[in-house]
Amino acid sequence: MTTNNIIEQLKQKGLKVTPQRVAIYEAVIKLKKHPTAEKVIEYIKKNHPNISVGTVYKVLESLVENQLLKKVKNEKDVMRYDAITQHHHHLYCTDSERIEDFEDRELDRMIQEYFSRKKIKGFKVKEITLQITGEFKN
Amino acid sequence: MTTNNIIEQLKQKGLKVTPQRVAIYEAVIKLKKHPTAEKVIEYIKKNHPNISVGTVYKVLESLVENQLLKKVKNEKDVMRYDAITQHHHHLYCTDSERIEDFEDRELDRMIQEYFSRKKIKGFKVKEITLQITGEFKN
DNA sequence: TTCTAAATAAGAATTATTATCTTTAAGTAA
DNA sequence: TTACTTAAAGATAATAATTCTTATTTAGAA
Repeated sequence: MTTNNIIEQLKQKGLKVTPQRVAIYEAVIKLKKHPTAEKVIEYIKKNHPNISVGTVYKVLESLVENQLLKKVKNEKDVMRYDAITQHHHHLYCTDSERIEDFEDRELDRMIQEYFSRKKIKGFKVKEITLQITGEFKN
Repeated sequence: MTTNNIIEQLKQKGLKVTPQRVAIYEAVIKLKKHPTAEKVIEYIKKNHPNISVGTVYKVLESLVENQLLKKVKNEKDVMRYDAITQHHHHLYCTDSERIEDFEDRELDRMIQEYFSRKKIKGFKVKEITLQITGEFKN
């Protein structure tokens, strides 16, 4: 995603385009691997040495609210952020903090088909994400 | 689950049977709805007014290590705990902090079958849990 | 160019959780 | 039953992540 693209997206959401917002959004996209707020701060400080920690948290939060980012979390660590692209699942490593994306349209179709056939009583499903835990082989 | 049952389980895991451990384990089971450490403390204080916060955290942690409890977390709140029964998924409410269990053996079988057929490259799957987000219809 | 609301910076405050250190008590064996 | 050993509990300090507050700055509209 280009910087112009990022600016365009912020505008579309009615967010003021500030250098901080652009940098933070760009950082999450560039860093991939679901960075924590801390990783984002570390990365951004290179070009924006004076950026405030609170700003990073606030901007991340507002990008999530505006559906430009998503939060990801497993049971053992702090909040992480993920750029919204296509719907995907997450592979969590049992032995480390590693998290990877996993996309599988066929799987999605199968699950979607399953739940359109078999409703959950008293619950309206909006989204299903698989938390796949296991081990990365080397 | 009876108190004797709880005591038996602690013994089986080689954990000393203390009133605090029994109370904490019992609380998570009784409270259902995936209580936070705070909820557990609140509940336990009724019968154990002098229990220490650190103890609750420590005991919860050791019950998780000994696979008597599981941690559950979604993207918007603090750690929650869940008694281990059968394998199950979670229904997360988009509008509140509510989390419910969801069991479906047929679904599990279907997913298991899918992944035994279609491997994930470089990853050995151990467990798959669905994070189903949506709305509870009162 | 000026104006105004919204955003940022700085740092204090809060919250959840963990660590430390002393005291207590569970389980074992005499 | 009693005494012993060691793990567990209690109290509280420390830490880490995140949120809040207030003054200052700036993006975008007029």
